[in-house]
Amino acid sequence: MGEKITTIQDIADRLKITRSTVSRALSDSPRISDKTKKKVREIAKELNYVPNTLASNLRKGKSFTIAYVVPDISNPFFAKIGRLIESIALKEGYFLLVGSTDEDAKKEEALINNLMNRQIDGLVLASTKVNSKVVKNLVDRNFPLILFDRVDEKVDGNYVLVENEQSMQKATESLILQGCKKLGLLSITPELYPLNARIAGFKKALESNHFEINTDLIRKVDNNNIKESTHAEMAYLIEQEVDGVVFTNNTMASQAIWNVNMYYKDLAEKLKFASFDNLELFDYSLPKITSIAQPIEFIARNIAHMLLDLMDKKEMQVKKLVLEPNLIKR
Amino acid sequence: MGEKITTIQDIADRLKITRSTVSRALSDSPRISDKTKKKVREIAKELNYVPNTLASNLRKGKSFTIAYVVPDISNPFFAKIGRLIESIALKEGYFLLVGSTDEDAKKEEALINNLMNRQIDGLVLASTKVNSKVVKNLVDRNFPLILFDRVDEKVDGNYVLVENEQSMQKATESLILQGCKKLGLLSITPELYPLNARIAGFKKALESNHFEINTDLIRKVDNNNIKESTHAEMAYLIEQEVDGVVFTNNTMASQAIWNVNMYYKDLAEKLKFASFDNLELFDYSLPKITSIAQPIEFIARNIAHMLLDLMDKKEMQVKKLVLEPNLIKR
DNA sequence: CTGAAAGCGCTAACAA
DNA sequence: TTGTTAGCGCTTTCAG
Repeated sequence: MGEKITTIQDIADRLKITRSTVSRALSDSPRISDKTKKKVREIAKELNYVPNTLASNLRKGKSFTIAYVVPDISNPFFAKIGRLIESIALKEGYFLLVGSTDEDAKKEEALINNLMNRQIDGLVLASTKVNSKVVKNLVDRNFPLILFDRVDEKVDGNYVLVENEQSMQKATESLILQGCKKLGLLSITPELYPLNARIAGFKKALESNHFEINTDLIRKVDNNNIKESTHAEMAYLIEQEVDGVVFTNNTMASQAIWNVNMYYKDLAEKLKFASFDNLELFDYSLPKITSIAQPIEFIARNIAHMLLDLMDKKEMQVKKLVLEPNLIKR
Repeated sequence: MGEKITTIQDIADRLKITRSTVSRALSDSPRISDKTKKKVREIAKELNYVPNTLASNLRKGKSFTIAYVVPDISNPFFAKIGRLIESIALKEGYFLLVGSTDEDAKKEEALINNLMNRQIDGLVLASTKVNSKVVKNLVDRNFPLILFDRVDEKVDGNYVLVENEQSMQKATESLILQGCKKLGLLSITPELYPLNARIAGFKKALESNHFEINTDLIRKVDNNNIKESTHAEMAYLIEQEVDGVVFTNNTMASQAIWNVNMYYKDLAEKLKFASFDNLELFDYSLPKITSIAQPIEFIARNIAHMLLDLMDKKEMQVKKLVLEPNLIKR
């Protein structure tokens, strides 16, 4: 409670040397004698010295912090990627500050501004709003930024993403090949990239197989209430007697699997699903589900290394990485 | 690139006033005239002023940051809780710094020290090592700290946890009531709390039902390789012809479900499972699984509010909260 | 090898 | 209502 906090000055006083010497000794500068270093370390330990990184960072003009801003950090996809970035970054001395935007552009903007005030050194962002002003501004200022997941290929700036449209087209076609005659689709924020690209892929599959595109079967799920909304929309599609359903991400797909198992058990063998993103449970769950697996580790590693390079200023040239996801037919 | 960073001084110079006035104007101090505030804000915008929170925090002796240190931030349980704490904390102006320890006590210690250097204002910790020196030290110094999940009830300090032993006993007994005659158990780090308490509950259930305790059926899963290890141990238990398996957390349980569905499909209806933690998929997956659901939102809310109170010094008295989990029989 | 001095950008007592 | 002044704790040139 009433403990005095030890500073570098206290150590200096004790040894009758100056702050600068102590500072150098603690950072193991080659210009300091081993004897001094030893003494400094001893006294530091004795006084329970805790370096104040805030002060050091202010002086250095760097916070050794990177921010990870995504719609929802507890979504397995974002959680896994965050975890991997965290561990790579930590090895280089960077900590990860996380922020969830809840798919809310206003919140995202406020969050980013707040983080910039905190002098973050880099930002990894799955933006809710492609081409937002805040992001453009960062790109223009050449701020170390890696976009992912929610990016349009044409966007300025550095990004890592997976191909959306063709993959979804292939996944949908695989349902058609399995004999589906009437397909529905569920998506959150269908107007936003990359969800809209996935929907475009779905439509292309229908077109090239001469299915009629019934927009009534392309359903929007409320992202503030994914669970209930998915169930309502599934009920609707089932009423319309679809024999296959496509989902634009894993959240809705896993909800729908739950839904079918709980309320439409008899349809579990008949319905065919396809979804962007993969989950382990898709290997055995019913309805059978074809999925598009994003190479999570590869994405995370690339994001982390690209960002570290940018912060090191090793690379100032724009880097765009588009990965091919893996179609898992089931 | 070659842009000069605007400071509060630049704004002051422009308006021929002092830094302090600008500082006060920007923080909307009542002692400043509206006219001045307005002008300051205008110039701030014009010069693209970005406040430097690092400097302000240094001055205030507070970082407005709390750390969330857990074994693995991508584990759904920790991810969800982190997400909830993050949003509550943000409302009070605190950001969340995350760190995963990989169940490695050394890593955890280094991480915590590192975070303390960063002048975090509070820490939420699911420690790998109950009663470690670092944690004791924080408790002694009255540092705002909330322990959870990995805590022994007798530990000093503030914590939120769920009852482990009895819950696991009940879950195990429900398998026995369903007719299981030979039960096995899988656990990571079985020597550490709360896993050991869960195992104790398992054993008590056996004892009170006059089952013999065959320690060979209590298997350890390697936490560096949960997937492979779970599969190996499941193979062993199946070879021993168990008719029920108990898991000390959701990671192993979901792996085992996968395993049975992939390799022992014929056993899916016969085997009975029980697990600490609940997952939605348990509602419909096979083998049937009885689970112990932790009240995640309640846990998170309590952690967040307890920590905020501590940081506010509203509460300096030790708070211990033990929650009763919810047994879901299936 | 060590010291002196300046300052990172901001805030807050104390004055006026 | 505004200014003066000091300093948060640390690093780093420039001297010696």
